[in-house]
Amino acid sequence: MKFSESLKKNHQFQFVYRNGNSYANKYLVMYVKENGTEGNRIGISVSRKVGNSVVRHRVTRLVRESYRLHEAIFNSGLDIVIVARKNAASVGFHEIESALLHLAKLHQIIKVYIY
RNA sequence: UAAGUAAGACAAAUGAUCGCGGCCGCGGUGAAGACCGCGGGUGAGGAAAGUCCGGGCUUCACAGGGCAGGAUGCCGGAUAACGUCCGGUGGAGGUGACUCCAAGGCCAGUGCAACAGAAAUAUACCGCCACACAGCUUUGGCUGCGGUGAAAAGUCCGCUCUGCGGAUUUUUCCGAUUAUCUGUCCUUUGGACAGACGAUCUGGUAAGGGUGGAAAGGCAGCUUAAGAGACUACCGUCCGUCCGGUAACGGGCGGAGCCAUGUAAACCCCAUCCGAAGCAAGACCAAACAGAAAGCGACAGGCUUGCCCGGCCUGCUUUCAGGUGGGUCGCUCGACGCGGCUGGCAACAGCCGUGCUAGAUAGAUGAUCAUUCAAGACAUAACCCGGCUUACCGUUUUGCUUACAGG
Repeated sequence: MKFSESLKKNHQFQFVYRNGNSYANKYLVMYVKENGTEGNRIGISVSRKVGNSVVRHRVTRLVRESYRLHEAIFNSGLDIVIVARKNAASVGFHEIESALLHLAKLHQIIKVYIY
């Protein structure tokens, strides 16, 4: 991804959980915290409650792909943690994509194009 | 053709666009580690799963001995090894192809066996039979039953103990049944009802008996009062011997009338095998750093496989404070895949040719669109192999079996 890295360490996740703002909908939970750098850092968390290994990998990929395709319209300088909920295991790409954009809109971190 | 059985193969496909991890090449930036761009090629499974066995590899430990502990369990072979595989033996199931088996030892010892049943490792409760006795008799014989009954007395047991409850024995009473007799009724053999009278001891037996997983080999005969391996034939069991087989075992012959249930996935006995921990193993490089206090102490402490003997080492432990948690290797060429030949019934082994087929490190395979169909199940490598077990939408190949039809 051109502008983004991923969150790797557990303490980075914990920092965002404690200090960031969160919104949730049916499929996802999103935590956002400014990190004071140029780019965004994104972390995706899928617990074992969601499903077995195959299901968790698929959900992770769907979320990452959704972010990647809309990376350009996100604001910069943010740590974003996206947690998948149990319902996310049974839906396709378009539902995940719209859920991600919905949460981003609630956080007001995407550029809204007025045309 | 249908049903079945055994052994395999595949695990949606194709195209376009966007995107990701290694690798190779070229180019650029930079002192370097590296980073960026372009191109090429490559990128999960039959179970990658469960982590249940076995091995390689690594580190630690290891003179040695003993005791524990664990695993396996018909025989032979294969293998690096196995609890796996192959071939056989025995047993069970199936018409069959074929499948299944925790398949050593209860004649070492100990334990357990609910319920049912008269009786559970040994039993006479019923039944059958005999002698005697009693009753009746047509002089042939027939019958001799036993109740969650009542009362009294005795014995034993339990409890909330000067009583209550339970079990059992004896006596008396009551009742039912049966044989005989008498009376009445019904059409007869005969039956129904009412009344009268009488009514047990001893021994033999293991053939039969609603149980049970199991009842002292099975079945038939002979014998007998009734019966019984008491005796006999066949089958089974055990012992001996001969033959075949490497062996498990099989077959023949002879002998023993057969002292005795099941359970060893109960303890246990016997035989064989087993050092521990695991790639977060471990090796190297770089960076950073700071110690302090208390306690124990050579009759101590630590390491030695779980314990002991024995052996080795000399400081050790706790608390508080602080630093690093970055990179490289291990990491994929291997008991490897494919094809052929040879040996072997086979598992497998040897030789020749050929191929290189993920290597991430928070973790890469995805998304969108279109088309097709049988409409897509289970399930994501994490050091590597050999197995086992479990999950699974389906498609398909070959051999064989049974049934039907045709030739």
